[in-house]
Amino acid sequence: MIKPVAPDSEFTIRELAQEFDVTPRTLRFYEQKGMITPSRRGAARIYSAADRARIELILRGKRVGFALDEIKEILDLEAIDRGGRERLEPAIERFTARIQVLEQQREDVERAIAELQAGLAWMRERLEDRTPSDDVRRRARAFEALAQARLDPWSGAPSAG
Amino acid sequence: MIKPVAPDSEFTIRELAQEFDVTPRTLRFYEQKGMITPSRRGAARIYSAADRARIELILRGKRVGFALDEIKEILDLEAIDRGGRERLEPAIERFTARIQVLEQQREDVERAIAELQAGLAWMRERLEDRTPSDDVRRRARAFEALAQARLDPWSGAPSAG
DNA sequence: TTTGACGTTGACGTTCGCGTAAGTTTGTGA
DNA sequence: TCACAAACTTACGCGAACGTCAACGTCAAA
Repeated sequence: MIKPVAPDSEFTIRELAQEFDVTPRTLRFYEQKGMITPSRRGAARIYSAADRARIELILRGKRVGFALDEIKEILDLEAIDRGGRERLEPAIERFTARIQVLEQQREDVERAIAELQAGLAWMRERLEDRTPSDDVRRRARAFEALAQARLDPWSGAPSAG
Repeated sequence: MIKPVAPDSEFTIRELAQEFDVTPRTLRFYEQKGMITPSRRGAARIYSAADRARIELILRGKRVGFALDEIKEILDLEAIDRGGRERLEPAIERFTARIQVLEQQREDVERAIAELQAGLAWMRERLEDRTPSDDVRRRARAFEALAQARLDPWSGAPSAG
């Protein structure tokens, strides 16, 4: 799944920053946190294909809501592995827990997509200056419920009557 | 999709805080940002079923990485709607863009799940003190590549040779 | 009436993920 | 050799999303 580049490729900080749409500062920051360890040519950083793969994973992790420290833990898998069996078990538990969080999140993402699409349909119908169709209304019911939370206090429905 | 509670239900700040596993401070903060407007009994906040639904959406939005201001925009859909056609079109574009981000994210989440599961399988085999099977190795290839990024600098592979 | 749980409003503190100078060093072409 | 861009280190700053007091009000039970 990692983009195919020659395994002996080398990259400058600027190249990778541009490719992944981050600033050089960001990559130095990740290095400072111990998440990547590019080699040096003099003082200048040289990134390998493996460094590049790590950066990909870091950014992917970020997009799904992991904190950098959590991503670091994932990246340090083999460090855990080499650290003896006592560290393996708690790590396994944390990984398992994270997977559950991610599965919850997958559901959240799909709901969010559905909700935004419902809102979108609603807005598009408004744009065409017609009152929303029954079909759109049905799919946008969540939004209507939410809208009421905003409208009711002003339109006066105090004691549930 | 919103949890079924009687539409005339009322909640205290602590009830909802407990239910959603946030602190009361958090709910007051959302209110201060104009995302929820619970009514008052004296000075105390009373949350309606609709308020509760909004809180659900806020937290769901957070879990998928939306900033509070973005969530507020979603919650203010009908405000946008009532604000005239000029505000509708840019809003539609932002919504569309967000949906694309979410779809990207759905892919990221599934990759992350797969990677964590691969890592998990790897660790479990280590636990049983056998060398990972070929099958696990195949699925964990991404991890191996990442591991090399850490190991190579120490094991000495300086000029790509 | 006092206790104690629960609630309120400020206001300042904290963590995360970088941004942004400021000043220095390094490498490359004219 | 000079100039200039690009990279480097150091360090302070910032916005988001709350946490954490402090100081006070309120209401039911003892």
